[in-house]
Amino acid sequence: MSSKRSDVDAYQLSEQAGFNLRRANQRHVAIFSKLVKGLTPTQFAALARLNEHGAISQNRLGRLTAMDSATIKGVVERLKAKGLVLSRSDLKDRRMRLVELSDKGRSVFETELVAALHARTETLAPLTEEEAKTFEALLSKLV
Amino acid sequence: MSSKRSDVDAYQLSEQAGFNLRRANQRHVAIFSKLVKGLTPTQFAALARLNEHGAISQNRLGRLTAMDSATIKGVVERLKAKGLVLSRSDLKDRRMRLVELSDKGRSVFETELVAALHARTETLAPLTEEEAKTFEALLSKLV
DNA sequence: CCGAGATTGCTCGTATACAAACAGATGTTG
DNA sequence: CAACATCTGTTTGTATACGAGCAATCTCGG
Repeated sequence: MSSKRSDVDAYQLSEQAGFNLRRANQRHVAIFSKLVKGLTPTQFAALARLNEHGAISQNRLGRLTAMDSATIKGVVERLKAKGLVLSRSDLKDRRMRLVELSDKGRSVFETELVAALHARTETLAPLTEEEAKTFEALLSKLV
Repeated sequence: MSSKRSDVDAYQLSEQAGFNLRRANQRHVAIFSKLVKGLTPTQFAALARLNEHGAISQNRLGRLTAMDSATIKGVVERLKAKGLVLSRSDLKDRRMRLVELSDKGRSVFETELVAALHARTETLAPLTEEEAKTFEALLSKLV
């Protein structure tokens, strides 16, 4: 199933939604890293979910933050190393590893929240208020 | 610089543009991987740029595909291993490593182009034609 | 109660992604 | 032309991201 010459020549990577999705994400990560010191976007996402849900299993935290079990394991490991989360095994279900915010983790989350919101603002800065609203609405349909 | 309690409680990760940008990108990568066999989105992007530009230096290819020199090195390495690109050193500038499509690389690119376009379509499928146009236009301002 | 199936978390392997430090080649400029 | 800056590609280390395969545990139907 090959393509016509004209298709091949007309294909412009820069116009591809997938490529631009990747670049927009790269840009957001860069902005976030600049504004939020000491936490990656994924680590911050994990703290946010723990703040929302309290003590939950590691895999559930992974699902809530869109990370598979292998990825969330590493994230939790690094958050534990920073003293931002605690984990303990569940007495009812001995498979489970309950994860929750430490006092320090809660404090760091609350402190960095402002910077995280600034990161969102700066990421969307090339758009007008109206456009940003539209963009976020459409984006939420693509997740 | 901490946050008010109300801010902390009101923060909803799922509504954050950055988080959704990451998830939308994950979804696109998954769709692309399902439809385009044997090539990652980044590998395909590199082939597309080489198809557009002919023989170019490895770092320049990296800039055209939004990868730093460490990342593009690995991508080119794997494309070489698959026999899709060739690389040789430039005689004029002995620092440079010129990279170009092999015949097989060009053929694979042309073959997979259709699937890549389908991936874009499926990624944007939750949107109407009109919304997709709007989304792509706004997205292109955020790269 | 028992065995099939599901779930939890782990490990390994591969592929981006990027910061930082490096050596070698090229360029620029006083 | 020599000093310096810049650019090339490489390497190392860290952090997602995910497929695949694994053992331990739980659930549920019979």
